[in-house]
Amino acid sequence: MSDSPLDFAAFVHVVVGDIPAGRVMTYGDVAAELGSLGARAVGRILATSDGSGPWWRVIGADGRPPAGHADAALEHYESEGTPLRWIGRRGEPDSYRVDLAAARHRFS
DNA sequence: ATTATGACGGTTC
DNA sequence: AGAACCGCCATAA
Repeated sequence: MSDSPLDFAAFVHVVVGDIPAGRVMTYGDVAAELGSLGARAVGRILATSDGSGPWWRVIGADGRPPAGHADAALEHYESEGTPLRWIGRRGEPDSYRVDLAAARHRFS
């Protein structure tokens, strides 16, 4: 299952699982934690993942939820009280964004 | 080894 | 503001 020191996929899941409820991180941020710039790679891993982890806490750098999953993600955000910023009517596609300025999580 | 792909990111037009 | 373009990186074929 692995031939690297630390599986990229496994590492991604670890970092994602480390994000507190009500907070989020961008794909780029997660990649940065892995010491890489492969934001796309991170997204790819989550996409192929079984969806068991808190995938909704990883969003785009512009505050958009995972492509094609805005609906499912929204339920989690409201459940966790994640700061949202509405840009349109509720129920419409791409009607909200996560308030990155307030919800972005950072490790130290 | 080479090519294509994707829950991305940033710049440029 | 929206669309196009290029760069980055880990997989899959």
